[in-house]
Amino acid sequence: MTETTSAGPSRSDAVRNRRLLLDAAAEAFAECGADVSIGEIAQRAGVGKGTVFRHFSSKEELLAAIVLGMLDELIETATKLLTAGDPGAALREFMAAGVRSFVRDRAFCEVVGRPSVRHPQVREAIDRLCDVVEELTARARQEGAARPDLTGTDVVLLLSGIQHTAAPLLAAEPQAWHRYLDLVLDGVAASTGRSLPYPPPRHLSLTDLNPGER
Amino acid sequence: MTETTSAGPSRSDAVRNRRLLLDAAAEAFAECGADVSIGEIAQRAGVGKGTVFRHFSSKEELLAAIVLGMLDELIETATKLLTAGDPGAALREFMAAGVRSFVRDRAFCEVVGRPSVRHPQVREAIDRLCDVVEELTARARQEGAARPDLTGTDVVLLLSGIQHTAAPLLAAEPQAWHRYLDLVLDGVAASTGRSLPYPPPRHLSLTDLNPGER
DNA sequence: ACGAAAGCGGACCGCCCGGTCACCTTGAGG
DNA sequence: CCTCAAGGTGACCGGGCGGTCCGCTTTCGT
Repeated sequence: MTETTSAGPSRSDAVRNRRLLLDAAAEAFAECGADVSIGEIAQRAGVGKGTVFRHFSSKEELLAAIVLGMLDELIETATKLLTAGDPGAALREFMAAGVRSFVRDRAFCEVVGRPSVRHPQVREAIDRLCDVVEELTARARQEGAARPDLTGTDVVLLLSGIQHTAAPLLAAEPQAWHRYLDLVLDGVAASTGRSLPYPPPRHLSLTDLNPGER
Repeated sequence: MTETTSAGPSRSDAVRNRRLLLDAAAEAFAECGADVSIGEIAQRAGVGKGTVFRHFSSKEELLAAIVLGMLDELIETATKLLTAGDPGAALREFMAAGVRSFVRDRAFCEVVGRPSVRHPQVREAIDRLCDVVEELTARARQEGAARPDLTGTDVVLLLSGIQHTAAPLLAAEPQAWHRYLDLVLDGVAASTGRSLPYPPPRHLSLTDLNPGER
């Protein structure tokens, strides 16, 4: 979607190093979070520090490239689940995949869960994710598998929350997030008459603009 | 509990500066998180950087002093609620107070939600909190106001999760956490027959020791 | 084979951090 | 009022960071 044959370096060693760099950065960011140093990433990739900045103008760009990839994967997962037979099961399956993504990657949590995301492409990707998840949620709502006032943005936000709930247990119980996903899913499907206060905006990226907007 | 008249400096300017320092640090940590610099804190307190280290041997100690205070407040809140008439309402009220604490203080979130808390006194305080919340939860369970497999540690972990769920909305909708607290409370009270997988340990501090322990 | 352009790398820069220290100020007991 | 220890301070240190730059190496079209 972003590029097919146009962008990227042409020399063979450059494309190889770019691949090495992206892989090493993905691994390092996932393990250590967004604060991992460029030096560490370069070392893991087996290249010099200068090479990192030849391929990516700043650390921010490198991080964005990787986070965008993960967001695209999540969007694709959600899109595929739109055509599933059982909307409630589809929503549950998406949320499990989403939490798994958060649990696997510390930097992903930090970027997506950040109050105001800097990089415009990342913001746009999060909005697209919220859109497709809104469809997923709407189908579940219609079937009564999700409470009537639940939005797609709610669901995306909850993914981050579930991961953070289980985070202190991650080292000892890597699968503990299932426990809190199940608990939240009971809240998501709750059929109490009460409706939730403070409805969130449709898109996360609008949250720090004029709140009166639609 | 920790000290009455024994510790602390004796000279009047020293006790005044200590107070100034604690207040400034609490404010700065709350606003900026645990990564705020010592220089910033000293500036807010109107003292020199050296003074900070005269009163607290390291940044870690200063942070721990403040976090300990907040944990003690939460423990006291929970203890008082133990004698309330309605156990279900008491648990809900505690969770609202807990999430409010997390929302108000960035550094508190970071320390309590950290996978392995360094400072032994903080670990011990978190354990005490889990203990008293376990009692609170047990009373709610007995009344059917909480699902039978919910533990006190679960409740404490959920506080952090709820705050992180609402975090991206915090700037635009400071009260948005109520929405997710209500949703989670529906999950907490859910009366589905299914029980949650992966029961957590009683104490968070045991999570990175031998998991076979009791 | 060759030369130029693209790519590589690590020394280097400026910045900011937590923490230290030697020197100066201040306050309380006599 | 005087003394002196307790307390205050900011220059300073070592270290790590993101980012730059220029001399060297590699690739590739011709």
